[in-house]
Amino acid sequence: MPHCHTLIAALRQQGCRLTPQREMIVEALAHGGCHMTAEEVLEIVRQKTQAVNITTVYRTLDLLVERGLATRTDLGEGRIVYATIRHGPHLHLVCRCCGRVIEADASLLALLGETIHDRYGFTPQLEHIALYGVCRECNETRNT
Amino acid sequence: MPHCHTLIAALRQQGCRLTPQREMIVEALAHGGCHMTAEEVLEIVRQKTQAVNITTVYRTLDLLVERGLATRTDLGEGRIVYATIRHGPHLHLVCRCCGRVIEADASLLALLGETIHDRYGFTPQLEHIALYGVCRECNETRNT
DNA sequence: TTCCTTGCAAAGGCTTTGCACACCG
DNA sequence: CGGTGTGCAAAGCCTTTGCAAGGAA
Repeated sequence: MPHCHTLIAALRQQGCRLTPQREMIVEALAHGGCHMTAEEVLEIVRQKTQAVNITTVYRTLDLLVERGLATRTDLGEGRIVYATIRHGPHLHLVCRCCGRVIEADASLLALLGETIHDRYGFTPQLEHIALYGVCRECNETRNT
Repeated sequence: MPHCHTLIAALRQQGCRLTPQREMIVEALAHGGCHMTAEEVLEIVRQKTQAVNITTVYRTLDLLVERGLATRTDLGEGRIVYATIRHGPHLHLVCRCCGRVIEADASLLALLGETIHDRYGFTPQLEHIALYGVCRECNETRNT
């Protein structure tokens, strides 16, 4: 897991203390997919030890986001997900039917971002956004 | 306020009972902008009477959404906003700095929607979506 | 030793639910 | 009158905060 070592080194460089909890949380996040909730991170860590509290998970994830090492995306409907920066920009396609999350290429948004900037003077943060809709499978099920 | 009469008529047609509370809530939503929280709807209704409860506002707004007369958009960060269907499709540009919400033309998204559909088989619901970023004013303030 | 981190419990904010009473149709 | 709608209070859910104890450096 070379990536999580990078993150841990970065934390140390920034003057943050390294604790077993932080290491495990970073490792869990680095192992996981592109969108993990705090609860999911905790579950993975709990496979190793019970000695981590959900509060610490939240605090560590926030720390990573503050330090620019992770991103936080609000998928709406109470779902807040985190990912390490290694998981580059992407677009979350969230199915309202089955809850599945598809990761799409964020470059699809580049043109949109420019247009919005030109027209409204608004600079959208398009690194990790979520769009709701219905996935292929659910669409097919519906029409059956 | 012809629009709220249409909505009220539609509710009645669908077999819903008309109460003073429902009428006032519908009227408030129709008067308001394109993104009102339940709390904001309540405030407007309260200018007329104290005899409405936030619970009823939530229930009525949910009713309108169920019946297809209003939309519900989760702007993230706990902000859920409602609008009547008369407020056609639009894009919410939410400033992370000042919280301001700019309404943009939803047609900007049409091409994106098609591309996503073709490439991922995912049908995005682009009627009322939210994008986060920084507005022109906050950008200028930052650079001063 | 210093003071950053952690865990626990409790608070917070927003939304939903249970239940008895009210009132529309 | 029957059954839907309302208000109140309380519960739920996820996240944050306060505070004392623990442990990294």
